[in-house]
Amino acid sequence: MEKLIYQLRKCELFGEISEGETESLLICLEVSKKSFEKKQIVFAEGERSDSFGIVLSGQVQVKKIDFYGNRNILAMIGEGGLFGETFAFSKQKTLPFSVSCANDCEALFVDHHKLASMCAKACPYHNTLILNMLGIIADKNIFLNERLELVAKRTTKEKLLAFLYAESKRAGSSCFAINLNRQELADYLSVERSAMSAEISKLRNEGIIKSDKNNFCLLKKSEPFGL
Amino acid sequence: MEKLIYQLRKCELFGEISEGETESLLICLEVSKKSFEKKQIVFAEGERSDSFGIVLSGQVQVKKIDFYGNRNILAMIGEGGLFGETFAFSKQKTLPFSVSCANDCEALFVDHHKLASMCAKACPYHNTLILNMLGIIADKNIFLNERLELVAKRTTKEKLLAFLYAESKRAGSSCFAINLNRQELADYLSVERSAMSAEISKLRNEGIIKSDKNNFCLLKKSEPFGL
DNA sequence: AAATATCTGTTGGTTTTCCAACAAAGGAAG
DNA sequence: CTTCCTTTGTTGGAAAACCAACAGATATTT
Repeated sequence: MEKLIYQLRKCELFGEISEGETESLLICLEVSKKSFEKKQIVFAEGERSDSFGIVLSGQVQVKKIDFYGNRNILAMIGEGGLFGETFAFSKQKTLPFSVSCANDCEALFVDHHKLASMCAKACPYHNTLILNMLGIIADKNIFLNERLELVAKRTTKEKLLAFLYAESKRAGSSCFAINLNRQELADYLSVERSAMSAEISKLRNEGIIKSDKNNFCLLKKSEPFGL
Repeated sequence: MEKLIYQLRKCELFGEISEGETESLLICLEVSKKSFEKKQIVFAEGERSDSFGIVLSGQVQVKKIDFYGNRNILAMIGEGGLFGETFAFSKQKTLPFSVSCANDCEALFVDHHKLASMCAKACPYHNTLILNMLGIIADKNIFLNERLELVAKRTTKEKLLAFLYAESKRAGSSCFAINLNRQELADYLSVERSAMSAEISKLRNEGIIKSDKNNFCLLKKSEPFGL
């Protein structure tokens, strides 16, 4: 329990709630913790789930394979992140995507009926919990907007540069490592792997980036890279 | 006021709240109503807004022009729909897109501080209002996921068919009209207009669809059209 | 009604992506 | 170390998208 509370400090859902209060909330919510191995499926597409998950360790990927066989990586969720939470508060209850583990990971599952029914009780933290959830979903909304903007770009080059620029910004440095392999990156950008590899080489030859395996450096920092 | 209450019946935000209660809420929230002409800008990109909008009549479009000059239409919001609401509950406060009118329209503006600060008061409808907002944002989240899936498709044909199929489903009929002109549709699908026009002709010649101006019919209903 | 502006479909030429195949590099397992 | 498997980069041909330009249709203005 100690460890769990510690892990949850990264989770916004329990923001503004003390550790002691969090502990009693967890009991009240009857949460359950599960461990998964790399590549294991947490939620399968089309499944109906009564609970959403919180990543405690490792990283999960939200994926969808479309009719034409193209795999799309919709999001990567790291420690403290939520997945499947949208369906706790929407009418739609079947998952339109699958969630699987990028590496060995642990997740905490919360039944959303419990979370919602808490509203009826006069629980002192309930209000904070709901507002936190609102903030999380709102932020995910913004993330999806940015994601949409990225995928809407017309060429592989534009997508790559926009992605690298965003990663650089996130890392706070012009040099950074990414945690996707080439195929995953292609699926994230919705482009073809080999063409993307070729484009990376081209950008390197043109002196726009430096790259070695999963390490990238953006040169020519003055350029806005489309952002 | 009568009319306003009537118009708001389509708005989920006031779901489960009686008309009388809605009326007092509106006063409490100090909402303001504004009218706009076709093509007029409601929110400009980069703006900081303290309020979100509810479409009372007409339709607004959420757009973004990227670095390369491509216009992307992110969403169309009809009567009863909300726009800019995400920023009421997120840390990010500047709008990453602009909102403009597809035709003459009216919108109601709600200051999100007022909505949030109501939480402090013991207002009887506040809880319902917040949960409604949660549902709306969650649904928008799902919409964005679907949108992402659409834009991630690789070819103009796939995008078109997915779009038409979704519209058909929404209309509840294999024949339906769309409220976007060709350029707008292209911007919505993130493709090039002329290529898209050509693709529409091709689909028509192949007997997959029937189309005349903004009216479309999906033939060959047995095909899943990638969905 | 005439003139003007906007929207739509069509068509070449160019660029880019997609696809399939393969070879080199790296890791994991025996 | 060797073998097997996965990942990555490269390349050439096919397909598709992009772009610009234009003409016919439709809408709007004068």
